[in-house]
Amino acid sequence: MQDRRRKDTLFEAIALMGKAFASPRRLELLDLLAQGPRTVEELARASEQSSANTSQHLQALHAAGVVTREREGTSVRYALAGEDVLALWLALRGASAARLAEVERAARDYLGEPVEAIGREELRERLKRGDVVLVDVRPQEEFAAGHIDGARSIPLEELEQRIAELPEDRDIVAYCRGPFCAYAHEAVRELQEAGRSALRLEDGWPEWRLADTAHKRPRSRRQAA
Amino acid sequence: MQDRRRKDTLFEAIALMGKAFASPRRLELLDLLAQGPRTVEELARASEQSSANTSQHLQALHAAGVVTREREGTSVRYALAGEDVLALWLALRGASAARLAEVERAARDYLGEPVEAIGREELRERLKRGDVVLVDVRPQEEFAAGHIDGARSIPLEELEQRIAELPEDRDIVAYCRGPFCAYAHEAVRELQEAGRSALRLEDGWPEWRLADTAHKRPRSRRQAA
DNA sequence: CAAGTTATCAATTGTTCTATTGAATAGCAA
DNA sequence: TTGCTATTCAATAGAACAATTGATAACTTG
Repeated sequence: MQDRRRKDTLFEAIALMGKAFASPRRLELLDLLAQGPRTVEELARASEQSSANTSQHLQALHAAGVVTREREGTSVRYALAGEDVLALWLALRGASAARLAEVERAARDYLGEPVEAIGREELRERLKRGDVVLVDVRPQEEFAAGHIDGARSIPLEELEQRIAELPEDRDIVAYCRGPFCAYAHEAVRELQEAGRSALRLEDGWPEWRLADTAHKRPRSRRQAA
Repeated sequence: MQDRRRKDTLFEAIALMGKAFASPRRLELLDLLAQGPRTVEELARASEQSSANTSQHLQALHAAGVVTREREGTSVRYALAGEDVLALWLALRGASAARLAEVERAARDYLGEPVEAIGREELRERLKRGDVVLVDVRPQEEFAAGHIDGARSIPLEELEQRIAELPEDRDIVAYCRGPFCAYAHEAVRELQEAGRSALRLEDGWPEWRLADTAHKRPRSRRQAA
């Protein structure tokens, strides 16, 4: 049957992209790229693997169409290929967290005791009411590259010394790179230890940005072609 | 470093689900399940592979948390585990179609010459105006299991004989299982050959249903936990 | 031009995944 | 019980993949 072979080819082609999401190392690279463009070396350092290895995985991701690359002087800067890819990665991460006990266990193991969290919508409302102070606890460069409107930057490392900068009469909401990033968890614990009322944003900066742009042009649902 | 090992475990856990999407056969099964629950045998027949093979892939999908199974008399009925999984599959399919030339080529090869299509929103408006007649060209059972409000069922096989049932003064929109399903394409060609003004819905039933339920409760974006 | 980065290539080894086959199990019907 | 059917298990061989290492290419800077 001719049709069968053609259908097979079609699914094989889709699986090319699926395979990109089948390796833990590549997922970690994607997660890093969800924060913004990065060079090979930055990615290698952040994921604690050889740059040869990093480069190979990045090439696999490139072949699968999920990242773009761009020469920049002596280095090469990789980035997610588009918002649809970001949405895809977030959907995978979300579904796996919702359906796989392994993910929940591993997340708890890595992040420690769960801390209280609030969702995007609730934060948006409370920000409008001026009800909370929002703190971005990522490294400064990442804040500079983009952050939630109305947030102030206090990198986790400096939090202990700068805790006095924060008002005592309002709830403090900390956020970082995403639900599986340890910074906000750590920040909330530190703040609570210092007697402040603190909680973390459920998501991080990439999720916020995606929801924001999706909100601004609700026409284009990010689905099938 | 302790943290490194924990982070690795976390990404390994997420990759468990990623691997589910790395095999063409499994993707085909997912695509079939996107239409609705099916038994092993039905799936084996539809995907033209041995039921032993089908069963093994289904078990892999089950282990990855993307499908549920349920004993039903002498057979076992599998289904997608939830709307988030459906959304994930559609996102992958969409992104791969948008970014991989291979997919586009394979799709064109399988579906033949592209036929004119309209999007969900436009169809919704034209349906409201009573401007078009909407035809579901899937097999009758699938129509019975669920269809777009206002559609009439004319399985592709019967279309040629029943073409007179369709009004001549309005555009005819055909839809089927999705953008990569050949039925609607074929139907439009047949209708045009008969002198009618016909086009196809860009997506199919699963996409419509998902958009519908997402529309009804826009609060719950289907993302990360 | 020479030295020093940064990224990629190539070859290797060990592991994991896939499809196939034939046998085994579980439920149903006579 | 004895078939009968639908599904799953188990074992295999072959293919694809991952991490490692050392070498290479491209580009920058002195």
